Amino acid sequence: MADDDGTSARGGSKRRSAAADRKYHHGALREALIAAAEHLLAEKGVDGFTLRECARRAGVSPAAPAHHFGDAAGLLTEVAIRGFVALRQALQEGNAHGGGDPLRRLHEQGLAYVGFATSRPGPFRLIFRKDRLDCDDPRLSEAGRAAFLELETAIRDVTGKAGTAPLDPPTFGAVLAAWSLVHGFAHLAIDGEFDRHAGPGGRQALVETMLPHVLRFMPGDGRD
Amino acid sequence: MADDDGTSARGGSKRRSAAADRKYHHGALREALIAAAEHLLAEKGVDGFTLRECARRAGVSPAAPAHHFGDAAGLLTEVAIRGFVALRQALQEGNAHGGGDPLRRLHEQGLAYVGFATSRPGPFRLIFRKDRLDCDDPRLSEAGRAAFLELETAIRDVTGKAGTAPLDPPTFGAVLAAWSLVHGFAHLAIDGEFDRHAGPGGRQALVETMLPHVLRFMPGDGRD
DNA sequence: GTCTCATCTTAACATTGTTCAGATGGGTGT
DNA sequence: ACACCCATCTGAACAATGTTAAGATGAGAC
Repeated sequence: MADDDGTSARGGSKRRSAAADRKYHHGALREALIAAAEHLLAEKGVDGFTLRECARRAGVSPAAPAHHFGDAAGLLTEVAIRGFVALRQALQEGNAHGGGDPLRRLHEQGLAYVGFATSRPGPFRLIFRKDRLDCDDPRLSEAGRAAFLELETAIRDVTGKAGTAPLDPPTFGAVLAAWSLVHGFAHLAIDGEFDRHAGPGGRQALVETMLPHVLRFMPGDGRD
Repeated sequence: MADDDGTSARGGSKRRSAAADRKYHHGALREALIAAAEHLLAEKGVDGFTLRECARRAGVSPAAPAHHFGDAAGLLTEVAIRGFVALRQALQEGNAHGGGDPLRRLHEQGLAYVGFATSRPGPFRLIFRKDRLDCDDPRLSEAGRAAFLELETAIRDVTGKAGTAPLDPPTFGAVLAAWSLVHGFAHLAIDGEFDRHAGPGGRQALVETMLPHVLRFMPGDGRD
């Protein structure tokens, strides 16, 4: 927003590279850094992420991010919050896609969870890398809680335990089991642990083929 | 082993710190570095691991490890191989503890998997961090395959599909589901994702309480 | 006893995150 | 219109890391 870049008072119209025409006061550096971080994350993953590279892409000095985010964890926390929001949205869309049947909704949420992880492994990995995040940020905790609640209410609907009352251990066990199942599958998939057994279609094909067979073991799907 | 440190030919008996009385030719540097790496991994985790700190603890220069392992990935790969061996051993012990009932054996393997992850998060995390390992090392692949086979045969026993013939998709799905369930639970546990819901007993207590409820959703446990 | 060569060190380089003193200029108050 | 303030950004510096190259060392073979 407020990107009045077209008619810069000074500097003329010589070069337009990101690092070339600095305006000293960037104007929207905070958003630019977040965008750069998201792209970098998508390209190189969490461990390939670098604060300096981020600053480079935004066309500012290595010290600039500190004024907006404190340190690298601060910037990554912002990206993680957006990751949680996107994950929650994906779960909600899966929910909506499930129609009126609670069991089908839970199933669709599982598909959405794994789909998010495989299509956006960068943010997915990031939100679980507490060592790179500022866990004291209440906005992060809240975003995570909100995403988790989608799954919990889905299980509540399946087991007929709606509301906000504390869940009994067996039902809470079902929540954790559902989460564990899709979380484990997602992680194993993006970590390449299935590549050993992949056929000609590669990892993606194997994941898509096997995921339905795996989701058969979701809580509520035949037992409770 | 073979630590003939007591009677050094030169240097007398002044200082005994690891870095103090170098002998230029360490004698067992390879093993010493692996040991240091394992300790460091247990203390700081994969991301806290540092090759230089390893060399420091072994009492050698930062460049010394390169002669034995090439680079950091080489050393970590050695540690990861031992991690796979230890994991497989844990699974086998769980298997043995399960007695003659295939279903109980699978259940015990699940307990062993999560137990390994929570009691030794360092190696557990490492073996899935392909970005830090030398994945071209055939010994690593083989060690991983061997560990995976423990789970596969456990499922084969449960479903009555013993042998080495390729598994049909539904049964292979059961293998992946079992793996995903314990893998996801283990990761969520050591990542602290359950801490939000932990009671006065802390994370460990919650894990121990909920794990049985989660393992109820293991393949074969009521459905197939 | 001499020589060879694996083993280890010293020194250096590029890269990273982070801090600090200062430069800059957009916006506010007058 | 003008001057000032302060959030914003730069430049330089520091400590730490992985890795490489050239040289020192000494254990074991001849």
